[in-house]
Amino acid sequence: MKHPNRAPVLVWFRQDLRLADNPALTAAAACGAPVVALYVLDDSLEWGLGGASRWWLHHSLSVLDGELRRQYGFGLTLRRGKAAEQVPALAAELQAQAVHWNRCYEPAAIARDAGIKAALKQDGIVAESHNAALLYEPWTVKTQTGGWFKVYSPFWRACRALGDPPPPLPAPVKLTGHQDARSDSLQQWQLLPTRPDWAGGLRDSWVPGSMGAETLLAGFLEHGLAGYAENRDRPDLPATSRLSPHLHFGEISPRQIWHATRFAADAGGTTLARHAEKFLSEIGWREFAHHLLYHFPDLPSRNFRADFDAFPWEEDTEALRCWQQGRTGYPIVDAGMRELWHTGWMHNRVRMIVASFLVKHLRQPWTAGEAWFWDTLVDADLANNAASWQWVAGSGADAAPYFRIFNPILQGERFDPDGTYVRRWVPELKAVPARYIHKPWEASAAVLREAGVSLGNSYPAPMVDHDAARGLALAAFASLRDKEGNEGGNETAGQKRARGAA
DNA sequence: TGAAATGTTGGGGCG
DNA sequence: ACGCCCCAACATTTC
Repeated sequence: MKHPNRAPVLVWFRQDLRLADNPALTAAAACGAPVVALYVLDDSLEWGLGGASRWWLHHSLSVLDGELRRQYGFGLTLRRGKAAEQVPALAAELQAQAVHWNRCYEPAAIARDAGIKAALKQDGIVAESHNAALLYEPWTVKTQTGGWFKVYSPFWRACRALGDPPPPLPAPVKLTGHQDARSDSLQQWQLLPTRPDWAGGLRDSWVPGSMGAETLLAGFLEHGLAGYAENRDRPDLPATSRLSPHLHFGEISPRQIWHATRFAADAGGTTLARHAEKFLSEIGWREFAHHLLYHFPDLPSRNFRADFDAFPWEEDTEALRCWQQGRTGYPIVDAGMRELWHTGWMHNRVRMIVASFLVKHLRQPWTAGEAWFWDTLVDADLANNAASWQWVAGSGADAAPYFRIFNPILQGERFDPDGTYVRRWVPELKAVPARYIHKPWEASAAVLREAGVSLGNSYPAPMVDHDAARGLALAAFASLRDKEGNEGGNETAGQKRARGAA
């Protein structure tokens, strides 16, 4: 090698806030040139950070900055503004030789990054992007005929057929900082809530950063993996990994999770294999959501199935508010919504229940739920959020059919059998016997009095009747089918059979 | 990664 | 002994 080039290399951090298994950082380290670790806060994006995400981002950046300083002796360079302006400007200002980043897959990010790459290259600066966030990038997974998958199972089968993802990279051993870059202070970005400070529950629930992620993963693999396939649906048990916010911010990579899970399963013999496969298939759903968003960029705002455009939603801000605040009168729904508000997270099974309730019992547009989740979830992720809401609403690819309506009472009894989860998040029902915990309105006056519950006062009466709401939802769905007429290709299997027999 | 309605079956009570 | 009815229990169909 000749004299090393001393022109700095930029590593532009985005949703990859970690040092290990970070290909952009590794590529920069390989140059041997001084490194600038850049993060740009862009408030102009269409899907800007929600409140809970801002809280997480603050702490995640703070942790990453500390890790950089401890391991390499220099910290993050923080800039605010449009990335399309900030990144090329900083590269020019520092006379950088190269910019490395790890790819994002949101439509706006793809367009933005393509523009930045072109601008940098025009300035004679090397611009290189890497894969750090997905096991299988969307353009690498194709159907037999070269199309893209719209159904999960064959998608994930095809992914698996591509082979195991590469093992995770270690953090670079040595990096030299480039000290000349001016940086904002994290405090001045004001990502944390003040007046009121609603983040107390978040602080109690999470340790943002890669260490927090590794602790969760290790704990999950040791205690949660055995039994995961069954217990994952139980919000009353600590049975899930809770890695979703760490994954979203890239504090841990799916490759790291994949290989750690495989290692744990191999060490535990064949009994763990089934559970490991189930857990990895949940990572697969994340991959699938990114795949859908990449190939259908309007996923966050438009029905994947266009026939849903005619759906007769009953927009009602008061009903939406009841749902948001966890006072629908259905204990499992209210428990979920309050867990979300308090911790910035909700158990997956309960997400399905509350989402079904909003879209079907209350007939609010799925985009209203999507927006609320976006603002309140610490794991808010454009692809996962949009794909999941469309899945529940029935408007999505490979979606639950619209007539599949969760019964919040039965779901509660099945997955929170003792009411432990409800009692935790709806303390006013703490003393209600298990028999009535998911349907307090069926308890006698004496039982309610004994439990200190006054329906309609200390806890709301059900805002809708389940049977009636179900009927209205089905009627709304039927109206869609009527509008379509008979020429549509959407007749049910039953109708097909009836027609064939006639 | 549903729930409810409807259909079927088979055991047991009873006239 | 026999047929009839009831009704769980389970299966299938429909929403």
